[in-house]
Amino acid sequence: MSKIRTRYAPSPTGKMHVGNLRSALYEFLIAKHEGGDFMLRIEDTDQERFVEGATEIIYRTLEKTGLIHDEGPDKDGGYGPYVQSERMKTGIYMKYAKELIDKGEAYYCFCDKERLATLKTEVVEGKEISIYDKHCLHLSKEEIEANLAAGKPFVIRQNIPNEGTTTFHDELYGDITVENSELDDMILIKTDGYPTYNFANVVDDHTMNITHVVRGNEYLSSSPKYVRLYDAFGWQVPVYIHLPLITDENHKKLSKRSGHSSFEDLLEQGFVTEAIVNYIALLGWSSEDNREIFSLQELIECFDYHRISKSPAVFDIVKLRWMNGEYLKAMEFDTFYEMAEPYLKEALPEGLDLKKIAAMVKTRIEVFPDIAGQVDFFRALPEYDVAMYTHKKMKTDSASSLEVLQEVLPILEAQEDYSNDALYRVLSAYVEQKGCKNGYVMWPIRTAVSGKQMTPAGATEIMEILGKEESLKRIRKGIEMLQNA
RNA sequence: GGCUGAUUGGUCAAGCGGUUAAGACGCCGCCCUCUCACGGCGGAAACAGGGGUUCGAUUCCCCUAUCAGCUGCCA
Repeated sequence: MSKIRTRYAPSPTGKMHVGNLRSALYEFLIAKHEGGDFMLRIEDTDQERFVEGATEIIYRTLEKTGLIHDEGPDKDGGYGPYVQSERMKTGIYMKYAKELIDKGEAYYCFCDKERLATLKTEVVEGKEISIYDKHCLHLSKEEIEANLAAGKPFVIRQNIPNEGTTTFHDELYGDITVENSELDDMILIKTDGYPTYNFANVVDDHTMNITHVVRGNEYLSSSPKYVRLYDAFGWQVPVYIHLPLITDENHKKLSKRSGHSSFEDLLEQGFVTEAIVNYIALLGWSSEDNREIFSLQELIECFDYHRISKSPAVFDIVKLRWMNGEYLKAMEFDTFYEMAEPYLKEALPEGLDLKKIAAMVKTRIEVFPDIAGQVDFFRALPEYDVAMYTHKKMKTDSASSLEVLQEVLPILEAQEDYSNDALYRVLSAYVEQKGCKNGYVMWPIRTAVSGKQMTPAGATEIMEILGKEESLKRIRKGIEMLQNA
């Protein structure tokens, strides 16, 4: 069996959508799992939709996610992508289109917009539905020559018979058959000389020796047309693998408006690349052994495309957050710190021990922006209600808290060593002497120094960070509040 | 409208004729605990509906419903 070759063939029209990224990922994995090659081809035949810089986004995203392609024109010591507009300069598409004309599988069409408009027969949901009537198929050789010589604009259309059926095979969906009469004579070459996606795609996939065509589900119903093209050329039809759609929480096609739909958006929201890749790998695929956490390398080893599912999947940001949290927890501390530092600096005043705070927060956040809400009280004691001192389980209330804080204040004032361990020792001694539960004294202290219901660390750790002066200040404030309550 | 496809808990998702219908996220409870989180344990929660085929259907076939995609000189 020959080597598997797949390709990712995006059109440069904007951001890298997670659906697109998943296609790239699966295409990469299908090839790599079998030791095959993965190619990148930019499909920029639509000059109107071309977005400046979009190619660079695609390039950067693939690089960052590790989906590195195996061949292409030289670029910066590596491989650049294949670009259709570049390939077009060689005249390759026109050459193949003419070959089809010679075979009677395609024909020139000189119909203008006005004539086409007369074909419109039906309007459904605001869209006009029409099927081309093969008008120009019946032009005589002389008429065609004359039109061409006169420089009349033309397109080249695929010639599909009105009789019979066409069947193609998809690895996941099985055999799919459609009536030929349902198939329009699609345009292969546009008036501007560019090939349509439909045509360029087939020509390129064949000339690039792509063995497995992996693409979105939206092509499923038009695939018979592509198969007819391969057959018309006498080319071997590739293996088709159509991927299920990814939708938003409302089961609608993921749109830019969803807010979390592009790779770049997700990075901005504080997700790490590996978690994003891992999560989208699971959107439409599952491993045999039920595992969920995979590095790219592990995905390559485990990815069996036969296990790709057929039904659409909802992009669940909540689960992505969970998975991102898993990656943060598993991350080496130094790496975590490096990534968390900007967020910590943003949220905290100068002079605090950022590393200690980072360690506190590491198992408590899912994405980096969560940090701010966790550590805000270090900067300034928030306004809080004395009701917070009452905790059923700790068996504390305003009165007990006041008593504890008043008793503990002189101890803490006398204490010089404000390290976590020393503070804990001193307070434990107090707890023992008082004969109460740990929480009975820790809860009011923690509340006083943080002013929050929940904190990323216990009372003594917080005091260590805050230092003696600030800690005492906050405790005195607490006493004052409780006295006035 | 036509065509094509899909349909297992809220979400992802195992299952490929016989199962107490896995697991994960989320949710709830308990334990751990200087709060929360982490970790551990447990719980609620699903085969879209109707016909067949079969000794037996979540699994196979048909119909209906719902959703999606296509129906562009967009990809």
